[in-house]
Amino acid sequence: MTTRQPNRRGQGDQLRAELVDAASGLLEQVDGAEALSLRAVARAAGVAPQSVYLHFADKPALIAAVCEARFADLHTTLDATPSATPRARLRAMCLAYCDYALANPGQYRVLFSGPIESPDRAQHGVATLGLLLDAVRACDKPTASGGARAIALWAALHGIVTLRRDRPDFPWPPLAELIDTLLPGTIERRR
Amino acid sequence: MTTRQPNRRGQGDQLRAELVDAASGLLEQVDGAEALSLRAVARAAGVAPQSVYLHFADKPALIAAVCEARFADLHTTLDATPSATPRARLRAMCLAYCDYALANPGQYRVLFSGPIESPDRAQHGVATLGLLLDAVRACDKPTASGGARAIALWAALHGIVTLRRDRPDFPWPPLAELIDTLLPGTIERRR
DNA sequence: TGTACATCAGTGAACGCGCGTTCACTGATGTAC
DNA sequence: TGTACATCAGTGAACGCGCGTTCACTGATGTAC
Repeated sequence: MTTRQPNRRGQGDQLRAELVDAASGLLEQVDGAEALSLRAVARAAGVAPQSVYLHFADKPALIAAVCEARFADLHTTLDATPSATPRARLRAMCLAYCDYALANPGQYRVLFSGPIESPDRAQHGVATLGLLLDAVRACDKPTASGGARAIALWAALHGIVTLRRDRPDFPWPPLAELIDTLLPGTIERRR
Repeated sequence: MTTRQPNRRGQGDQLRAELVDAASGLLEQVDGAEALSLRAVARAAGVAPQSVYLHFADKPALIAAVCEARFADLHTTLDATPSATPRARLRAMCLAYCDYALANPGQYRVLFSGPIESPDRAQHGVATLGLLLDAVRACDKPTASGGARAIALWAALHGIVTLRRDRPDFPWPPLAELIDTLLPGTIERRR
């Protein structure tokens, strides 16, 4: 579509990054990775469909690369959350998680809703959850393990952002109110 | 595929129900309504592709009919929840909601994850949420409104069932543990 | 300095596929007279 | 009681489309000698 000069010799890998970017962008205009076509990605990058195969074995491999890049983003964002107190950090992390997901709904979908194409991707998901788990643990007495509570929190955040994404016409209360309703159960032992 | 006799005169509507059933079944083998093909539904019903058009204007109309039927199921299931005490009823309703979603993951997806094809469908969703809202209110002091808390609960349940569906290899704690972690915040005023 | 050659980044053209949808048709069944 | 006809439930065949993927090719750029 766009006219495009071939990269200089040795700079061939640049197209790889451009394809990952193009795919990430298109994921915001389409319902899930299955609905994203490799040909559309090539068009968006200004390149012939076959050129995708210079850098990716097939369509799942391209999607996997997108996931890797986007997981890295999310991880960095969560890790950068400020930390006045453990509870403030946990709450800020929840908000950051939701903000990321709501700002990049199509990309978030491919991270946590689509089928898993590679073991790497499962790994990334677990690592991201690890950040949340540590933040929950930091609020507990040293003996508490917090595993199930962190998972419950993760699932709750996931539900909030996916429902908001998929049912935008619903009269949603403010994000912080939802989080503050659900958060307390996850940082104290249940009565 | 299946050999099939034409319905008797006057019984033409039977095919409509068979198509809705076939589509519902196929939704369990496919990733979302967009990935379900009208031709596959016709094949499963043992009928030519064009026969679908005897009962539905197009593919979205078929999906809308599936939603209507499945929303009715879910509503009935939730409404039939036993009610020893308000809190017991709320908890049982949460479990019933999750059980339904986990038993029929593909159909649940089309109710709450896909794009909305008809205003009817939004209506159904709101009605189902109404059951949950009433159950939350029944646990409160008479003055409390409970709207945002019921929505938070709904979102949390949604997150639990969709993540479990989409990441089945993750080491999930028992469903009841997740629910019991998140439920308390929704039935008491926050500290 | 000149030139033959290897390599790199990418394209032209085509493949077979399943899809949603449309048009014209069929054959059995009930109904009017 | 017989028969012409309307209606009903469905099909045969085809349309144009975008898709993932493959094969053979091109033209510019750097390198060896």
